[in-house]
Amino acid sequence: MHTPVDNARAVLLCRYNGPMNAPRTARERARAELTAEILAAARRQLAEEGSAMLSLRSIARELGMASSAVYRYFASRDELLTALIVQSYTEIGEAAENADLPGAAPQERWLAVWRAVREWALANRHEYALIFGTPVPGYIAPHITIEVAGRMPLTLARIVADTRKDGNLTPATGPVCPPEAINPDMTLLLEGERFSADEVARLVFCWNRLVGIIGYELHGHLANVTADDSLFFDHTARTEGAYIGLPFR
Amino acid sequence: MHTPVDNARAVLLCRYNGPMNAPRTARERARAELTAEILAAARRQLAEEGSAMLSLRSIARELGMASSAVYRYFASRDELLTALIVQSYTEIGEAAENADLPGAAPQERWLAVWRAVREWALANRHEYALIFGTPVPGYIAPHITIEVAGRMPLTLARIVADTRKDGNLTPATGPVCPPEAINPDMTLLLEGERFSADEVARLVFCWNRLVGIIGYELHGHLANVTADDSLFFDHTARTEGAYIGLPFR
DNA sequence: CTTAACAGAGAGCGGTGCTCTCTATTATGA
DNA sequence: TCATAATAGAGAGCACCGCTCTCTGTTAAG
Repeated sequence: MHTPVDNARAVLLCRYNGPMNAPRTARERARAELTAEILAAARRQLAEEGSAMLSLRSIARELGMASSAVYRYFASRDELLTALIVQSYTEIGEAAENADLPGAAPQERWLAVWRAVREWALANRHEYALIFGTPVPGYIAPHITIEVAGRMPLTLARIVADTRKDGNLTPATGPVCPPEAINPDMTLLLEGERFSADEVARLVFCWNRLVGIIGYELHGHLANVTADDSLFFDHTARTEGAYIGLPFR
Repeated sequence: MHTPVDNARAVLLCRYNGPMNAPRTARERARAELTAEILAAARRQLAEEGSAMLSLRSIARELGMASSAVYRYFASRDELLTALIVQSYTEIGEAAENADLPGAAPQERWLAVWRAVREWALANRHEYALIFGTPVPGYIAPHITIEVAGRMPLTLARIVADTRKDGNLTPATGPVCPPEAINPDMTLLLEGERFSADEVARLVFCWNRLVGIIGYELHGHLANVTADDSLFFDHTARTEGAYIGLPFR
């Protein structure tokens, strides 16, 4: 028996983790298609109007079906939002991963990933707000979102790990994070790569800066401060790269 | 003739900029009181349930009046939110200013202000989300919000300016911001104090970090990373303080 | 071929922001 | 003092929203 939850999950996994066992009956095929159509309409509404303006009823109208019928596919608005969140996390993660060129110099890799994330954010500002904005009160992020949320941060961590492996990581400057502040489990972010508490803290700062400075730009907090947002963003990337020990400058 | 806008503004100014010309007629007094009561009820609902759950109708119910009557005082839900935004910006600005002790050592001042902002945020998380979270699509921040939004950032800038005036500012390390990236108007943040483009950029980074790292903590992004949030926050404050040139360590 | 699962439609519930009209009250100026 | 104008509140109503329930027709499975 299919529940809406299962189906949404199936569509997502199918779209992002390769095809599952293909639907065999006509009904299953129609179900998968309609689920995808609903998700596509939702994504369009999200992109154009933002998550606050996204309603199941207008999606139903757009697809020419009764609003109650949509609930056969997504059990609630929250579940539809979850699907969009997973989709967005996956896309931004892929953007980061695809921008990374493991053979290149660490500075180039770092800058390329930062720029790719910003590009995605500028092209998908409502999606960006959905995943990095204020969480809706009462909304609990399902486990599946936590899994996909890590791809972008881990791409940055990988660059640092590779640089250190090549012996090109500059010794840390500035205050060192007290080890008690960091959860020891976090020192194993990547397989076979151990990070010190201070390195974890520095990585957190980098993620925080990347997310935060893009948020500042998107929300207009930089409007009267910067004269050239791209230039300022590159400077931000370089600053954080230097901070974590990449051979910038 | 009073419009709801004028009255909301009057209440705000009265509450935060000292009493205006006192209401003279009984009607004017009743109006000012009811406006304040509505605002108080709204603040309570905001604090308890978050901005998404705030509705004019439930406020009207709570105060025992018809929902349409509330519109005599606030022309729309957005306007009520604006009043709450102004209130929150003012409170966080006052928290920052009151924590600052202009006579003390710059490191102590810096840390005290950072901690005060965090304390306010932890005690008023929905208010914090309202002013630093994702802006509502379509919502245009009125000019009055922009005025009060600057108090907290300027408190930090003042510490830096004072430190430099005393000759205790450490020379900058790390990449220098290209001047073309920064709006020249921003080099005059405080009266009589000029900042270089690089200093403005560093200040922006500090504001961005303060807002961002508290957001990370409030939204649970640090949950599995940090073991001691207060300790980690202090480390954050010190790191940014050292970055901008305060004599930390 | 029977039976169970499923998909869709439609009505309905309680909620929202907001508008409009109507009435009662208050303030003001001749 | 009194007519007039401004104001406050109530209530009905509009168009939405998320979500549930029931009913009907269709598809798949045993």
